[in-house]
Amino acid sequence: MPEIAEVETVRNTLKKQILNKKIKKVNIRYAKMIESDLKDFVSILEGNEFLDIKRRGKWLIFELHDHYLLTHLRMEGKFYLKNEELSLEKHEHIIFTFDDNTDLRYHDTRKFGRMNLIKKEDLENTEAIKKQGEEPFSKNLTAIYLKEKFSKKKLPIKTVLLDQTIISGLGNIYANEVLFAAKINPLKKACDLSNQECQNIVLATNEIIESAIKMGGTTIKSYTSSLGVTGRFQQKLMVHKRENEPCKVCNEKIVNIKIGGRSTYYCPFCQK
DNA sequence: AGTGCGACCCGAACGC
DNA sequence: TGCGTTCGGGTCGCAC
Repeated sequence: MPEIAEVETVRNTLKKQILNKKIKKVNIRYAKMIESDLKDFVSILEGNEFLDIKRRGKWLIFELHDHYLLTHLRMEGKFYLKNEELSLEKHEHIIFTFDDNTDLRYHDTRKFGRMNLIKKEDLENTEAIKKQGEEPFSKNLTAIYLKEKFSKKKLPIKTVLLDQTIISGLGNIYANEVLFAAKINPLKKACDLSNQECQNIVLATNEIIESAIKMGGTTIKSYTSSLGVTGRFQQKLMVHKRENEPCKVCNEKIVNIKIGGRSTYYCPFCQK
C-alpha cells in the first residue's frame, strides 16, 4: 500500500529511467482506470515525453508538454520498467512504450489505481490536487495549524490523520507509527488534543516520513518500487502489523483494533 | 459542515 | 480437495 514515502521512492526511481524519452505507443487494457477522455489520453500521450515527475500527497504528477498525467497508485499500484518484448502479465493494465523499446507498465492487482490527463493550467483547479492538506515537511505544518483543523473533528485522531485535506500523504502505516511516536492513544478525539500533542504529531510526522523516504518506504504485502528496490522501513516499524508482539519500548503487547473500519495498531502502555 | 457508509476490485484467508 | 464466503484498504459520492 503505497503511502507518501513509497510514492516518493517511485518518483525518484522513475525519474532516472523515463524522462525525455519519446512515447511511441500507449496500450490501455483496462479503460476504467482512465478518468479523462480515452481518445485524448492516447493521442496526447503518443509522441509526447515525460519531462519531469512531481508529487503532491500520494499523487504522482508526470509532466508532459502542455499536460500533466496524474496517477494515484491506491493500495497496490506499481510501475515496472520492462523490455517491450516481454509478454504482458495479467495485471499490467496500462503500458507506455518508449522509442528505445522499453515499457513503463502500470500493474495493479486490485484495479483501484486511477490516471487522469489534464491541461497544465488546470492543475491547481483539479479537485484531487486542490484539496490536499499540508505536506509532512511543509513549514506550514505546525501545531497551530493542526490544533485549528482538529478542533472541528470529533472523530478519533487515527481517523483524522488519514484525512488527506489536513496532512497530505499519510496512510494507515504511517498514521499508526506517528501516533506511537507522539505517544497518543489512537482513539482519542482529535478535538481533545492539546497543543503539546499537536506539536508531538508535527515532530513525529517529520521524523518518520523523513526516515521512511530515506529507507525507500515500507514493504508491506506486495509493494515494490519500479526497480525492484525493497523498502527497508519495515525494520523500523514500532507498531504496524505487530499485533501481540512486545512493544519495542516497554515490552507490553501491541494491540490491533479497528477504528473507522481501519486496522489500528498501538501500545496500550505507551499510548494511554 | 461533519459524519457514516457503500462502492470500487480481486486475491488471500477462512469455513464447511 | 474444492467450493463458496468474507475481508481489506484509499478515495469518492451520496445520505443524513
